[in-house]
Amino acid sequence: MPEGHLIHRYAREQHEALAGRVVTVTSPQGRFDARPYDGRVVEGVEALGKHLLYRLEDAPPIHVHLGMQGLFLRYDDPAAPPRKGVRLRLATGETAFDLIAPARCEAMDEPALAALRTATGPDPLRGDGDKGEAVRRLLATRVPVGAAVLDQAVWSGIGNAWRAELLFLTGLDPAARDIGAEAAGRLWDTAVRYLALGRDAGQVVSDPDAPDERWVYKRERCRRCGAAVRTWTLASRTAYACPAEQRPQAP
DNA sequence: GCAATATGACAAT
DNA sequence: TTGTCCTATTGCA
Repeated sequence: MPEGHLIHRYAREQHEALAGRVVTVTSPQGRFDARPYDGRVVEGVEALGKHLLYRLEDAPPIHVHLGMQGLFLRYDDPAAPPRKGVRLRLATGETAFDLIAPARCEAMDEPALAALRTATGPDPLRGDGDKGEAVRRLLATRVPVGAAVLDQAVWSGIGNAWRAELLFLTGLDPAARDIGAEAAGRLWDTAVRYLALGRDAGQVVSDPDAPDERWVYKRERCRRCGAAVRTWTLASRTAYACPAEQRPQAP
């Protein structure tokens, strides 16, 4: 379920295991040219929204996007044979990370990387994610808030599950427009807090007392009040909302 | 065993 | 708005 919290979790885990080390880089599947990277030192692994960026010494950055189905497997025995379809393996003497089914795995030059950073909105899980800028960008859109938060140029890292749960937690209807700076700020603060919980837990957490439960996402009834959850398509994804507790904000 | 489904983002129409 | 990509997982027969 690769939304931003898992991307950051992967980045943290892989940075700890790989940074400063020489890595063996291969593409068992053969669809990535690993030669420029094999045997080099990893300088760092970074998350930017739903993107992962790998910096290796004297080589262009590697850009990975997991898309809908991508995932990593970790082996504590780097001699473990990769399963079929592994696009990229990064291995030290102690650990191997296998990338499976990514939407993107490619070398990226600096201009493209700069363009990616420009096109990516504030990330609630990055220290450089600025609240004022986040509020400004959200208010600058004229689309419903449930569409704005999925737009990675507005805020980055939010996916469909987080959209449903964060808007519930903030009491905002996904269809609401012009929610105002106060509500936008509360939504950002909620994202910062809960995505960090999700990153540390490895899953979407919208109730710290019940980390496996959701309030409205993929539920028939609101977990708080029991009302039938309303579903419709918003920004090409299924939106979920409690009709009793999430209302358009008063002007 | 097989079909349906998925937390995403594109390009093409 | 629809189609395409990528693969694992889930649920049903």
